[in-house]
Amino acid sequence: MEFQDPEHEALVSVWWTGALMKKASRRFFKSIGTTESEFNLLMVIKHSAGPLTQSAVGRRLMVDKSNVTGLLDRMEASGLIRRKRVKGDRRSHHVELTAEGRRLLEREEEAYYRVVSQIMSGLSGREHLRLIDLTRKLRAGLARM
Amino acid sequence: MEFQDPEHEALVSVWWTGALMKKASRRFFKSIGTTESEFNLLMVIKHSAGPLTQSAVGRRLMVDKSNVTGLLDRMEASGLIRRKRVKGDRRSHHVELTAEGRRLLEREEEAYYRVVSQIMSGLSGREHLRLIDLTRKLRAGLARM
DNA sequence: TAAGATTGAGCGATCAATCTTG
DNA sequence: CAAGATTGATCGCTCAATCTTA
Repeated sequence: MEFQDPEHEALVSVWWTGALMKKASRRFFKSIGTTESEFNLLMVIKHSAGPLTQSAVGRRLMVDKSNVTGLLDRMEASGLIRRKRVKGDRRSHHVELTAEGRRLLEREEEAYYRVVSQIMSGLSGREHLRLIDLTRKLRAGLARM
Repeated sequence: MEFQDPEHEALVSVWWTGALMKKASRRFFKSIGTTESEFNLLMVIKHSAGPLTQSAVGRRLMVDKSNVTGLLDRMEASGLIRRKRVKGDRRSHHVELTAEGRRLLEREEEAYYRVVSQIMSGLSGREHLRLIDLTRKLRAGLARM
């Protein structure tokens, strides 16, 4: 294949791949009865060393804290997480998984890793590493803006 | 660097790169007074061989046609595009650039290609080609879902 | 029936503004 | 004043439903 502007072509290619991943993830998570945001939030809570405040969750997910509020409202209503007052700082809430949230996440993780494997199986181990390296460089370029 | 699950790591890396590109593009387009969606729409119209209906625009941008309606409403209000009845099919509208839309896009394209260069300049020509190839394979994996 | 376009509900994201607490 | 959390406005996206025309 020939490209007259590989620089631009590469950026567009990553762009559309990201967009397609977004669409695919929406469909996938819908098929298992959840959303990407809920799954990511459960993952962040579960795999955190210590308890996280809402703001901290937002920083990990790289979204505004205002975004976390509504998400937690819905998830608290479905019994997946719980807000807990923080002793010593009455402004803050820690976010905790409920037993149900933890149980649900474990089932979801199985399906998740299966589909990740399916998606990535067309690339070799070496190619996985290359992709990690190249996207890291691209992120460095983004940071340079 | 060491990864215990390069397959997953690679997918996550592309994922976050896409998310960061989205954020960066929002900031960039805001700084030049527009949005990613408006820019992409203008680009699609300008670089199309023939006139496009609203549905066709949606397909090119890979978004639902319902999404195009509101976008065109706003852009028509700002005088950038124009809806034109299609002769012979009273259901359809063609989307055309106004002189103002065309003028605006030309200025935006300059800034756009400058920033693309800036972002991608940390990668070599060979790496650009590799990135194109690897993301193509990843998209094939997504299609396999 | 089907295709082009629109509308409305819901989720997700940003930003600005506000309230409470530090 | 600053930081944690919430609210409201706006935009983008999806999906389902509807209207008109083919």
